[in-house]
Amino acid sequence: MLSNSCRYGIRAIIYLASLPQTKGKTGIKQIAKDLELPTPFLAKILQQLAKQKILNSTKGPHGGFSLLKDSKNITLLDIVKTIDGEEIFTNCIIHNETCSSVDRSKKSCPVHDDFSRVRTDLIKLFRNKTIYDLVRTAKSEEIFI
Amino acid sequence: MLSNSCRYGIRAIIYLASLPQTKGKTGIKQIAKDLELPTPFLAKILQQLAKQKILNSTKGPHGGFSLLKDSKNITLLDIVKTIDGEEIFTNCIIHNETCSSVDRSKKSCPVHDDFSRVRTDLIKLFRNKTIYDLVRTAKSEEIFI
DNA sequence: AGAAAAAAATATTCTTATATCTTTTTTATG
DNA sequence: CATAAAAAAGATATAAGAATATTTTTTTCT
Ligand code: FES
Ligand code: FES
Repeated sequence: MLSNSCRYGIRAIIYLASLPQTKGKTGIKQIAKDLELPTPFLAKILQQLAKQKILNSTKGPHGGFSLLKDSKNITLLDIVKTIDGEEIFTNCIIHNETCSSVDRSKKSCPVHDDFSRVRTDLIKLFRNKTIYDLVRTAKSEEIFI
Repeated sequence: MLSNSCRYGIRAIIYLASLPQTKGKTGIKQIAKDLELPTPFLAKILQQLAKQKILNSTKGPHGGFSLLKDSKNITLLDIVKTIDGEEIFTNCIIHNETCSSVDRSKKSCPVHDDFSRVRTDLIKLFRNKTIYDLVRTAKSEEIFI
């Protein structure tokens, strides 16, 4: 459903947001090690997120990554859009094209009506869920980032 | 969300089910042409479905494919399982692993509670939707297979 | 039996996602 | 200023999915 890149990015952001406020930058090696992700691959992903002004990155000694935006203002949708794009939310479930609810000039497919309902719920979830929410959840329960 | 293979398979089955009862076998070239899909690639997919006893295939002159099961007894889930497997229904949304609701020994991820609800609806849709339903929908409206 | 039609099986190519490696740029610090 | 630390950028490798091409087997029809 989501690409590896996207899932890694989401986890890295949750990880960064869950660190104590006092902590400044965190190096890519540290992040990759704690989340058990391939270091150079994760670096590429964080670079994309930095370009989108979601993360802050600084080079040089003591450099690393930190959140640029307030975790209350980062939604799952923001991250997915940055990394995978929004095709998963706009494409038809059985055709290689835009769903008729996005492009009104298109005919619907036979699964459209039922699927749109589920997809709407999915979009709501991604749009409304902030990183802040997720960190709070993770801290309140026995949760695995 | 679904692979090309899987979507092609679903469309081919809807197509076969929508043909008049009187029609016997339909050749792969005909199917691929009408659905505008790559012929040899579609052949591979239909072979898989034939192995799963969803389709019937016969070689030789006038050979081709037809439904083996009654369209009321083929669900979307049957096709997805055959072609993509059920990982999309059992994997965690942000980890490369089984979701905690499938493997109870695992900890949940922070998105789990909300995501499971949506996923449950999705599974219900795939499990309950038969090819017969889809063909009926397609015939009642201006629909694109 | 022999020829032709059609799917099955096999092998090969193409593309993209995933992952790694190397070099360059930036920056803090002695 | 020189050095080292760290990310950025670019190039390369690997694997999987997607697609095509080729050969083999099966079946029908003459
Ligand atoms: S047209 Fe197929 S899901 Fe909307
Ligand atoms: S554990 Fe992540 S979705 Fe269930």
